[in-house]
Amino acid sequence: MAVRPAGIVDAALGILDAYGLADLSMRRIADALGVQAAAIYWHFANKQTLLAAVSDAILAGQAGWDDQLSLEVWARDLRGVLLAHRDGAELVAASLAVGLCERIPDAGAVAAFESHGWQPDEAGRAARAIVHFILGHVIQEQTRQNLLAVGVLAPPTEALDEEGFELGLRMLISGARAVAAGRDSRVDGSDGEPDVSYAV
Amino acid sequence: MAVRPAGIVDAALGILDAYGLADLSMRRIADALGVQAAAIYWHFANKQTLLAAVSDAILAGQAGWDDQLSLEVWARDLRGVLLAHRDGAELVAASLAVGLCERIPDAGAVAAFESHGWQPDEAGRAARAIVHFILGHVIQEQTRQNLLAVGVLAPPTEALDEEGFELGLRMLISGARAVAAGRDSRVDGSDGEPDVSYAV
DNA sequence: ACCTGAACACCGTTCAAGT
DNA sequence: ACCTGAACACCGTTCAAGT
Repeated sequence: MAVRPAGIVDAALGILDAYGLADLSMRRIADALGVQAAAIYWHFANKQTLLAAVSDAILAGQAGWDDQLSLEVWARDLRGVLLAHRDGAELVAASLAVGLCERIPDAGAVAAFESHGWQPDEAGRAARAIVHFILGHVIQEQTRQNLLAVGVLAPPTEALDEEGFELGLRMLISGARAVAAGRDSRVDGSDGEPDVSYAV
Repeated sequence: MAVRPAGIVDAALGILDAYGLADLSMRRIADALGVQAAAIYWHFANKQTLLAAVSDAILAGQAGWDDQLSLEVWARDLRGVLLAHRDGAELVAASLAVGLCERIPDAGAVAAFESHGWQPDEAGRAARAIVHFILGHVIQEQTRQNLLAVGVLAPPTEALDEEGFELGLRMLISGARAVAAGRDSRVDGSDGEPDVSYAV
């Protein structure tokens, strides 16, 4: 009968989808399992650690990295994975910030940049920039979904914003190409003038 | 003697800077004012509304938009304003998400894009992409600052990440130029092939 | 090993009643 | 008009004690 960590994570995911992050309390999770809240502390050190495990479960839906994949497909997949669970982006962002996640969503983007010749440091920074955008954008979308569900925001306002996502993505990715091109032209020993001006 | 809304916001900012967002409770704010927690509800409908007012106070430090300003200067100013108060980015992000802020930090960037000929819709989307990146990046920096202060993260890890910020900013801004260039070349009636490929 | 019962120190919010 | 006192319905977490 023993409650297992995986079962606790599943119960938490169920409550998340049904009631949202604000109602995801230790007592509610325990109730869903037919157990006392204190029992969860035998399996998880604290709520943050449990939430990190839930984040990992959400990110487990991410497609594995593949050299064939484009950065855009990878980014759209991450957005989809976050959208698949209510408040998914906010939960993952919080867990990521405190650094308790095992799965790092950046990994695929880092590999993509490195496979195009970026140094590890810069690849990490570029990947994180994209992840920040995706998390922020999806948090906005899911907040709107919640407000629509409660009725404080009324149609025809749409929660999802595909165009906004695609534009931000295009900016980041073609911007990355410009940055790389500027760096290469300098390394190649051209005129020394960067061929990319950063003023908009 | 009456406690005034501005005084409540000031007290909240003081507690935010001294103890962080997690300790910013209605009871603590009331204590700092020598008043009961319930008294605050005469001046603010609820905690969210008060936090939105605090966010507005933080964003009041933003430099006004000026045609002379570059997008980069504007973005660095926003980062500075958020960094000026403990957990400033997280607080502003939360208030912005629920849509209770009076001040919208995007405004300057929207004006910048529009002054370069962008349509209002696209200018808004591009500006929001940049704001999402800035908020996400600064939240990460301030989370690190908190972890360093508590000692769970140890030096030589640095909380601030200027390089990461500058790279992300460069990607977004030169990416915006590329997007605009691609759109113009299409409008101009060139070969119809976009001159910007989106694969990295 | 795994869970309960009960407590501790908090929360946001409401509302009658005071001044 | 503005605030208090007291309550309501919650939190996360700890820990002795049970099985």
